[in-house]
Amino acid sequence: MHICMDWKSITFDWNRARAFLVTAEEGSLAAAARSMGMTQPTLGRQVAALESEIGFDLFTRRGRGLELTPNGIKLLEHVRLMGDAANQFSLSASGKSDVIEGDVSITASELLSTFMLPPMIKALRELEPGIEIEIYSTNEQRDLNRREADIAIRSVRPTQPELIAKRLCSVRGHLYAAKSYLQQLGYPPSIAELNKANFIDTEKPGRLMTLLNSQGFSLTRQNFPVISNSHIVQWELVKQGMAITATVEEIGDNEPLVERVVISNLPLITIDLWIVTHNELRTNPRIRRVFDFMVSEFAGD
Amino acid sequence: MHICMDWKSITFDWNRARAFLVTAEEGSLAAAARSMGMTQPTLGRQVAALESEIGFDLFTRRGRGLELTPNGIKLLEHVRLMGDAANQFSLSASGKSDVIEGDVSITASELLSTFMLPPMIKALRELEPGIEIEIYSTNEQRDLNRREADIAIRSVRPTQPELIAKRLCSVRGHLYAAKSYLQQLGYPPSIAELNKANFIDTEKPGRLMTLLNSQGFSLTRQNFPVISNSHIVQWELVKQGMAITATVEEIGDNEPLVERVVISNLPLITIDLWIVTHNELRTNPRIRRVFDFMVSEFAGD
DNA sequence: TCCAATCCATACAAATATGCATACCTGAAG
DNA sequence: CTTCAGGTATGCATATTTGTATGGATTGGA
Repeated sequence: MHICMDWKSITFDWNRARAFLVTAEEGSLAAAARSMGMTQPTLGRQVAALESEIGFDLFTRRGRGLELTPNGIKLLEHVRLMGDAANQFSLSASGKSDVIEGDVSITASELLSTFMLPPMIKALRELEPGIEIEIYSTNEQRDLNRREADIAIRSVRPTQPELIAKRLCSVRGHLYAAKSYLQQLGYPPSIAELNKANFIDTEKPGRLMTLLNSQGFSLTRQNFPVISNSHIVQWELVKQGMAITATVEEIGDNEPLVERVVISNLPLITIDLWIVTHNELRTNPRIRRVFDFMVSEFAGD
Repeated sequence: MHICMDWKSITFDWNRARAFLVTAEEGSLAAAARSMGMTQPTLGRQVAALESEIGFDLFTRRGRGLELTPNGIKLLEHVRLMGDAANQFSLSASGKSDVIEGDVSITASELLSTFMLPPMIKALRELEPGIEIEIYSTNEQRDLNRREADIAIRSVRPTQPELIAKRLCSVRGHLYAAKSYLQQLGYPPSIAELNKANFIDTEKPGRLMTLLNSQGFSLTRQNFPVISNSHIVQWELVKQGMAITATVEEIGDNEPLVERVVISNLPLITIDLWIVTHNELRTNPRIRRVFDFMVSEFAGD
């Protein structure tokens, strides 16, 4: 501790540094403004004020967006560190609040978000009306460290040590097809008939092809005439008898238009579901409440 | 890089975190306000707003000052990291400015500040009227990492790798006393007579006593009846014939009221002077200008 | 016990920052 | 060449923040 501590270097406007950080990361003032819930002129003036304060430009103004100057690139490293610390501050702070009201955001795959979460959230809201839930439905893995969500439900156990994960349950997956499509193929279809069928995955040489071929199929890219990044779209296509796909029992068995394509006594695949949250959120009562509730709901399956 | 980056945890008001940091470090809103050049109500409201935002108290209000809550202590770690990053940002930023106008702050010991810097600064200002100089006269070592000064002149080489140091010159130190006092002791005084004289240092069992005893003196605490933390005060006492002290030739030889107390042909002590600045400031043109000027001035001695 | 010093909270005026509407610029596509 | 989409800069009314002045509270010492 200093006798007379001097704060010359940190008495600049930290919000201007924040504006610089987000603008640099987002690539334009307008995009930064959108993602922060502010307006473009505000951010523009904050960045301009910072540039004026430090005496040189951080961006070169171009018709389309901004471009970092070499100096801006150097300084960006430092505001990134500020941002990381701010992030940790925010995470830690919300873990120490003892109110059980407020937002909790959950991210899960499209299928989980669409078919499994809604009834659970409904039950939770009846128990805890003070907790508001935000569902990020996405097949991308969101970054809990950046607090893009408070809770994630994933099919892989995260490796980062700052995240805590709990295994929810195992779900069994099978091949499903519309009844109409099965009758078209031959009922029940033989492996030879299935090898001529259409399948759906997110990519052409996808994981489903590899999996099925390891189970005795001999599929090629020709068997995947339609792909979609959205599992919901995939499922709609399956329901309409356009193709076959793999999905979990909880979804496939509850859809009267489709039925299992049985190729063996065993499930095609078994997936472990994990619920994940940030270490710092462990002590946040409302996130804890949602976390524990989700664990108990899935355990009931 | 994320597809859709989310800034939920970063969009809080960073200036409130800054207010929290400085208030916690300084111990009170009033002290924090003083050291930041703001007012106490402003900081009080910023801290209160932050507490309201995160939902719990950071400080317990007490009659005299504030006291961190346990939660506040935890969160302080994170805002400290923000502050460190802000500090680095600021240092790096001023290193990249290419204007040669503005403030440069120099810290040096009281004696150097008083007797050696003024003529040098005068010469510098004539060459570079755009550069304004701020002299921190203190015997404490200021923290260049926190930018309590841009340039320091010290008698020890700093060890931190992020600082750059250059040896200015060696200065020779001798014992000096007022002529009147020497006549009182006996002229020239013998070692036995000097052993009964009064000396001045900053502490009672100080370094000067150790040094002189290693050179044949036999002094005790009784020989240091007056101490002062200020070398200026010490020097005034010496000039008025109250005691003997050690100082450098440049000061002692230029003062007609005093003369050297010669105890050997060699100087009593030889001190290396170093000029130090922060790595990041190496490329700041105006600080560079002052740095180089000081080097050349001292080399002329 | 009283006083002085120090600090925090609040009312109100002034200064500052923000948002909205809009003009302007640039690059890509028809 | 024109249009259009996406972005940046600016004027102006409004909101918010800040500083000043002041009152209230607590501590430490005469």
